Amino acid sequence: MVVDDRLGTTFAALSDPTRRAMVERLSRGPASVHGLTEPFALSQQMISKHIAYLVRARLVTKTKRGRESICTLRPQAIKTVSDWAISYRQFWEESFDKLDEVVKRMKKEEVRDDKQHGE
Amino acid sequence: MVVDDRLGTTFAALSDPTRRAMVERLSRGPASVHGLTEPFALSQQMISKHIAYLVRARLVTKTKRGRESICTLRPQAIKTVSDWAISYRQFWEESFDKLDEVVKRMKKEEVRDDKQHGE
DNA sequence: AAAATACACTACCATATGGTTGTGGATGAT
DNA sequence: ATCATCCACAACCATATGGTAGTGTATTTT
Repeated sequence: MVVDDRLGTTFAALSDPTRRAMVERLSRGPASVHGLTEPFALSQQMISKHIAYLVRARLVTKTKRGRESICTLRPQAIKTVSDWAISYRQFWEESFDKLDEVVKRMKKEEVRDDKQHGE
Repeated sequence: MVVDDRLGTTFAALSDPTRRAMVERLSRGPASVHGLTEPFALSQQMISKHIAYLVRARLVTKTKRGRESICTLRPQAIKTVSDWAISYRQFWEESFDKLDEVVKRMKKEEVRDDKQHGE
């Protein structure tokens, strides 16, 4: 990554299925590193690494509580992704509209064909 | 990437600023490889590589037309990203609501403090 | 105090990716 | 026919990342 490409860092963090699963897990409430390790059949070190990526992408915050580190999902970062995608909404809706038009035109052609068959 | 992690491939493709810029460019209409090379001060080979990633992520389709390759943005893939993010909408809205509550509570405290000051 | 738990840090390896350079193959223009 | 244009393919390098193994440290439990 060039220099502080925030959105890029976020997308990179979300490109891994383990990390997306972690995000899903954390969307249902905070969890300790240990808690995040259990469901994944991965080493604690690897989980810590993945968490580090999520933290770097500002998708997660980590706070010490005794000997545990509690991970919390940050809503803002995910909203950023949503906002990015939604900025193309007009594009894809136009595209789908055009597709609809094509479909409608094809149906008209069919109707015409039917009429021709009928006449 | 493990095996055919489609959403992961999409996120990975979008993690690069050059590729996101290409997506932005293509959202305003199809373009040739040459057309995509011009604005980016990158070698044609590199642009072709980037396009290959976008194609692999099904974000772009490429069709030969004479000696040119025309690249077209596919709306579906971007909608997939949007759908993923929106599936967490409830999470972040709840979070922001909680934040609102905290803010409101703090304001109430302030009011109480004011009263105490007043009495 | 001793043992167990939760986590971090380091070193190491294989692979994917960003990027360059060089080249070759079609297609279009002259 | 020749030359320029558009693009793909291959080799190469540096770095980031996924993953493992080993160890150290602080906190809890006993």
